[in-house]
Amino acid sequence: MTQTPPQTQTDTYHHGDLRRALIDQAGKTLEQYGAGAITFRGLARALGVSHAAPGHHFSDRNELLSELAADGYAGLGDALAAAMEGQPPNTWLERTGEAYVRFALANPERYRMMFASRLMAGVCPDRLRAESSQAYLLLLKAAYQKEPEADPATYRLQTPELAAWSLVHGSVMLWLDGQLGPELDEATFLRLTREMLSRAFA
Amino acid sequence: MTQTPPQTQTDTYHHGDLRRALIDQAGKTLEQYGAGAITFRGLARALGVSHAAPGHHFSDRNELLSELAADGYAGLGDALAAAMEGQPPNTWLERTGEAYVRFALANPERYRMMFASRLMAGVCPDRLRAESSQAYLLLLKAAYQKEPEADPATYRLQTPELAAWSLVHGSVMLWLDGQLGPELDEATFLRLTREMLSRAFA
DNA sequence: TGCTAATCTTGTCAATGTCAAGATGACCCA
DNA sequence: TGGGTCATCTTGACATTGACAAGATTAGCA
Repeated sequence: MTQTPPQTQTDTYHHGDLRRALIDQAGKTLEQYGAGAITFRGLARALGVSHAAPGHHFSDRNELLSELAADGYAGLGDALAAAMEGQPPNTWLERTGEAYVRFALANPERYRMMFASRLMAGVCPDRLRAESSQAYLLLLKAAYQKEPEADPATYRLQTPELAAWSLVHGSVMLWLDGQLGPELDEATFLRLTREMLSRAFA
Repeated sequence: MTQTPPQTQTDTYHHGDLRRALIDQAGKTLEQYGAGAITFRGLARALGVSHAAPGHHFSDRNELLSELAADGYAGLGDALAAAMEGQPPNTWLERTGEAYVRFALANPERYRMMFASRLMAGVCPDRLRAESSQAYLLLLKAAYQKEPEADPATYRLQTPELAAWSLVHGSVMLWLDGQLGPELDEATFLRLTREMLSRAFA
């Protein structure tokens, strides 16, 4: 797409790439004020466009949130892939586990949204499904220390990868929700998670 | 509380126990249509009272949701206690783990709300804090196969109970969010969870 | 019986998502 | 170069919601 060059946003009737700008602005709002603070009208105000403009790029508020979630899965996938890149396979599980937790702690609201959006959007949008499957494949790769042979749609879930995923996802969610108490600092939490993973797969 | 006897709800100016009725109705709406469908005005319509009546019993929508969450923790606590009642301590972890998962699967939206409400309500209401601490104590009891000695506020989280809690919470959340794929049925999921717990604490 | 406080109603307001109809201008083709 | 077409955006409107204020109703108690 040949777009207009970067410019101040309000000096033209056409915005340039409003869809992208909406997603970016929503991302900022997400981490700063939480998902509940994301509104079509608020985003429109922040970008200097009319209140109904967002509705032309997302059929629904949920569609915008799904896009944020899909971006989250993409970022998580990148982090997981980077953690394994060029490293010996027998360290993949440990490395991806840590990368997973670090991603969640660095993007708490985003992470929460990734796991809240499936049911919010009654039917899961294609891109969200694709990005999350991609990230899931990387988890399988780390758990089995090789490229998964079957495609994720037909893959049958087994105990080991469910345990690994449950451990990191569960501990992260408990942490994000404040269930582990305010006195547990981030460094200690990371250490505990490492210990859990290494003990469970010793 | 001496209340008026059961009666049709709209035949008196005073409802009798509107607060209780609101919580009950919200609970039904919760499991049937999800948390997003709970509105003050909707509940008021369902109970035949004016649209502002709920506002006199809950300062806030979040206060009502917190009450639902607190009820959830109370129910979970009962289920966990019942699972250990009269059983040998070396089976507590396994029994409470299964009871925990069964509770979550039987009350999916309630369970989700229990873990979503802490951050929603900026400051955690007293009753919610109390009920969740109570349930947490039972988890500690099961993990250590004896009554916890310290009070939960000063208790220092250790790897074993974090692992146990993370395993069940994580797998349950993944299941509830549909992340484990539509072809994984409930019975298989329960079996996998049992396997995970027994392997992790063999 | 009458007072007081809890409980509920009516009326209102601002904010939001969503839709419809019209304005604007980017792009393409003759 | 000029005109048409269609995506993009604006304006206007509507129903729904949470929240608040002021007044009506009634329970409970002195």
